[in-house]
Amino acid sequence: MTPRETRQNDVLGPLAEHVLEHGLAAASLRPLAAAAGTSDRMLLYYFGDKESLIGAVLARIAADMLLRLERALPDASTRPFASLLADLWSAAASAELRPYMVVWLEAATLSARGIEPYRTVSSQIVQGFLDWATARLEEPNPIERSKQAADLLTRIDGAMLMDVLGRRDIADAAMTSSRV
Amino acid sequence: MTPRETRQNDVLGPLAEHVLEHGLAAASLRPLAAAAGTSDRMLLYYFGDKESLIGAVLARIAADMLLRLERALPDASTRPFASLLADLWSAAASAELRPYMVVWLEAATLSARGIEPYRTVSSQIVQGFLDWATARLEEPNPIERSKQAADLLTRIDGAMLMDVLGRRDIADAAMTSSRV
DNA sequence: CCTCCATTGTAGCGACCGCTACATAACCCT
DNA sequence: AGGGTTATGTAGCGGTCGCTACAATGGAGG
Repeated sequence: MTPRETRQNDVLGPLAEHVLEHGLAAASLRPLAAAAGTSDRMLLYYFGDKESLIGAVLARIAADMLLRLERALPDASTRPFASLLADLWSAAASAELRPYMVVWLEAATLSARGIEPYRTVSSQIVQGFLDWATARLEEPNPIERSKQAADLLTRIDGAMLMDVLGRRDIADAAMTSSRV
Repeated sequence: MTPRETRQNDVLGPLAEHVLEHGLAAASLRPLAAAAGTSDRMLLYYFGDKESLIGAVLARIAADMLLRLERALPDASTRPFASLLADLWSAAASAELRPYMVVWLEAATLSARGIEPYRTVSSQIVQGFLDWATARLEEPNPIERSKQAADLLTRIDGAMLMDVLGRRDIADAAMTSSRV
């Protein structure tokens, strides 16, 4: 590992923390540098430009999120849809994971306009979550299983959107609807 | 109507069009003014400050969206959950309504950080949609009906998020999952 | 006609943005 | 010890942001 890569790693933690707390819209070079105890000049020296920097921070945040998700749902065996959905939702809405979901929503809407690096990172996150969920569903039919994974991702994100709007009541109601 | 209110109305159409095309992140005064054939100076004269301007533009966009939704789903009678969900989704994902949904997602994530006027407008839009859906569901039990409306909103927004990420396949799969 | 006030144009302020030129400091290799 | 590369600080560039001071215009009312 080159020294520059070492410094990148040292600095990524505080950078991710800052983004998780203040969001991507507030992630300009000077505040980020201050949070990491360095200067904008050095951040660009380490990462080349802001696009690469944000890409690295988002990758770190995504990896952290998956790690925390594993820890929150440690059962490695496959499970029925409803059970996985319920536990996934209570994990995603927890104080620990919520900041990650908020940043995820922000990155997703930036990706919607095709802006890099959000576009690339977002599609990797989606695929990662889809694989994660597919591996945990007990449905035997693979086509139906991937449909259930898609349903899971869609409903967690929708519920999360309600939650960040201050309407967790809507998200909870949606989770307990009988869906006739 | 005072002359100033008249000018506000004249200018709101082009402003909304610009926001629908380029998003809220690109909605700074000078480009907005150019799109409306006036100057940043005059936009502030009409609306006071940028917060009020964006609030008015979002209100206009939300009203337009509801209007187009009414036109896309003209059946005024109540309907079962699954039927309303399917038609709502195909309407929301249509070329006509998609730009509105994209702006809606952007406003929602901005609202997540508590920024005005997004916070206020977003909660009005959520409530408006919730009422709209509740009035169209045939479920007799009011508690269950409001749960179904919450489910509807959650799933449409989740599916829309997948769609704007370039993964309409996920959204469509979620809509056709058997949800065991 | 002339005055007053609403409207509009011009110009620019101060702050922040990403990024860079330049000079210095620190370190490695022989 | 000295030379060359690497790392860091200082300062500032050109641009955009929301917003405003100031002056000119124009139309309505006395």
